Amino acid sequence: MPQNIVIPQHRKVYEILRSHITEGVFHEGDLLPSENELCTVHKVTRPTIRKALDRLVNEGYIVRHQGKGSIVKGVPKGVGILSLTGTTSAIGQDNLLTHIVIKPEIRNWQEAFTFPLNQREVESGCIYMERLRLVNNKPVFFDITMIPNINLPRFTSRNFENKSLFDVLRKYYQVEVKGGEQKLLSIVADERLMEYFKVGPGHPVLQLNRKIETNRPGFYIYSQVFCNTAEYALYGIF
Amino acid sequence: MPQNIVIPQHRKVYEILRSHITEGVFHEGDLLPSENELCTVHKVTRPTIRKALDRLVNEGYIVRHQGKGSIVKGVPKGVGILSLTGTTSAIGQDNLLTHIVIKPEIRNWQEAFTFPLNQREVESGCIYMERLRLVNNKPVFFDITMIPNINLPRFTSRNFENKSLFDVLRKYYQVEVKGGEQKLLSIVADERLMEYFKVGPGHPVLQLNRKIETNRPGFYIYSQVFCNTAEYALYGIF
DNA sequence: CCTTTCAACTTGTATTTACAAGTAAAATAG
DNA sequence: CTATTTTACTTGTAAATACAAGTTGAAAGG
Repeated sequence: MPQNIVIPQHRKVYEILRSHITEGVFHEGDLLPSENELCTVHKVTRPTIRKALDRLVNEGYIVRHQGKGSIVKGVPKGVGILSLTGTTSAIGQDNLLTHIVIKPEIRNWQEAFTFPLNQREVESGCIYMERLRLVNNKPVFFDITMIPNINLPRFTSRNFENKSLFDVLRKYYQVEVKGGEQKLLSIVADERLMEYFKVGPGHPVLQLNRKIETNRPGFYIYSQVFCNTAEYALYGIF
Repeated sequence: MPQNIVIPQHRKVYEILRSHITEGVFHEGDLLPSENELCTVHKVTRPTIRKALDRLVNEGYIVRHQGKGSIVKGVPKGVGILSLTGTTSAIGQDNLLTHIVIKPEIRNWQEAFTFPLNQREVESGCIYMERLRLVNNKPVFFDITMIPNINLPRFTSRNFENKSLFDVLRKYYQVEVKGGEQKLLSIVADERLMEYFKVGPGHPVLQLNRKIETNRPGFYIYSQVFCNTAEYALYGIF
């Protein structure tokens, strides 16, 4: 049963321009080719090009100025998914080290943090894992991830040491993050967090409960993140 | 010198539909009139209608389904600008009360929270205001807003008791929020926050520093929000 | 009565055409 | 040389048209 998916022209153009920005063909501040130039290059008409550019604007890759052109803004840092920043300067991913506390295992669940589950999710059970993230060898994040065990063959035997969880889901299971909701609160560290973060009693910790939507209808990823923001604040764009 | 601003048709349609959703003409799950119906009602063509609907989709007011129609999703809770949710159930805006601690006044500034300012911003000075937000008569938010004093006639004399700051900026000054960046951290309440939130020492508080982009190039709004998340967590979608 | 087919909707994609409005650099007038 | 105007670009808005593709309910068939 071949998928036989037809990808619209405006999406193709979007993907090409997007990859050109993320892969460094265009740099911050560069002027994109004009809309008419893009028309001739990609053999489509202006509304089609403009639809692709509209999406790039929405996602923060470019800005447009009437009379001037489309200016590359760079690769958006967050898009809702928070990344971290130091108080001094930006931190490359190189300094981020992941330690797996509990390897992915099948568990029963009744709810996912504060989010209610539907019957299908409860019956399927979940894949549970805990990770501790170190920035410059200091523990900053502790996160718990719960994924409904639905149509994810051999998931628990995969290696997550270096790969991002979302990269694995996208590459091997065609699961893509489309959006989600999150609740943020400030708490004081309990004993477990005091141990993980190596902090004393009364230390404030940021807690995130997230329900992440995917392109699979009804398939959500749940995650709970604790963050020691004493040195590194959570950073996000929107 | 009359401003003589021409508002595009697609924007007018967007504003109308948006207000109809926010003001309860359409409810969650309702089907919007079809694109062709909207064409005849607003006397424009389909591309114009579609542009308005595109924006509503992007902002999360509606979802569209090919063959079915446009379905109202409701008023987006977050869109980057976090709103709050109770631990028990959703809270209507009715229960939100705003108390103005410091009315908008002109001040000098050198930096905006952790964000650096450019020379033009420093020279212009800022409009400074402090507000305390109460949910069910309990203080939950304390926020400081700093806006560069550039081309905002009569701003300090406006009444913000009931209106949202951003509504005023959009309606009277054509300033629209386009995005921004934020830093989140968890702190313990200082004396001022202990007093405002009526909490004891060592109480954890969520702190947000935000730099908000607008459609005016180079015009940013800076805000610092403190949130007592003991009862109400910050809630956002992405 | 149930299933299949079809017709009448819906939104999605794409082209063509036209003009408005902002920008910047070249051409022109002083 | 300088200030102004013009010109040639850029993106922004809008219409008219066409067909593709998904959904739904009514009509036709068994």
